[in-house]
Amino acid sequence: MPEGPTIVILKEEVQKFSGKKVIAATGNAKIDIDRLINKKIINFKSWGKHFLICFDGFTVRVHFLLFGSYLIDQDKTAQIRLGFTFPNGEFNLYACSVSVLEGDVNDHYDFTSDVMNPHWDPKKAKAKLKDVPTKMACDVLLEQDIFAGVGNIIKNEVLYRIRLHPETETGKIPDAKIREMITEAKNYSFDFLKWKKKNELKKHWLAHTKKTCSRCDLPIVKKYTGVKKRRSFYCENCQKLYS
DNA sequence: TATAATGTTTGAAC
DNA sequence: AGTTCAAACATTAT
Repeated sequence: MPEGPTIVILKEEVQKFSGKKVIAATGNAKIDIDRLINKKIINFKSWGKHFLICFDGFTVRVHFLLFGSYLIDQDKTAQIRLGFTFPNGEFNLYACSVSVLEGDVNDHYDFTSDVMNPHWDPKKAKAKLKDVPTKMACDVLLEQDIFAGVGNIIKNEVLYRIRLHPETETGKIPDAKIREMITEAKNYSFDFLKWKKKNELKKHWLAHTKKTCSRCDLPIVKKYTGVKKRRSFYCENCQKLYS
């Protein structure tokens, strides 16, 4: 379900509930659901893969993990984790992680580390990468403190685009290539957003789940790499391992 | 049908 | 004390 761009799409889809009062709220989320009733939603925000439902004085944080889903003006035969009824429709969340953040949401997040956010700051990302020279490229791209919103698909596509081997240690990567990594983390995320909206995300994958390299026609390697052990798809011929 | 997958947190074990 | 690891959560396409 997730990766940052998908949460941005969700945020757009629920805009009609922004400013609306919660008439009823249900679900099996382990939060005080009753406190949401009769309260107005100030707005919806996102930080990386976190979906944020902002009320006056607190925020409901939703994380979809791997299998979470949502429906607008529909329900399905699954337990509702958190469901809202508004004067103009309903919004149901399933199989997600739900928690409450007290106070101002801006005190909980640094929006400059979210690749999808207008305040995204590539310079900060560069500084953070300097601090983790022994971590592999495949791991640092998934670090939400550095690249909030980047998931495994984006990771694989970014590394393929910039021709960088997933197992390269960050400290060994030339400066220009580091800059490319940071630039493409954002660029591909916005391509992801554009293609996902058109329902043609998979069509554009060049590495993720692919069998052969579109550049050299040699096999794409599938390997669980790094400390995080997420699957990487890469071309050993085209993606350079700096050492 | 069994498996693996766009993810993260927690707590035990080393 | 730091790291490593499995477990837990729960859905769906292949």
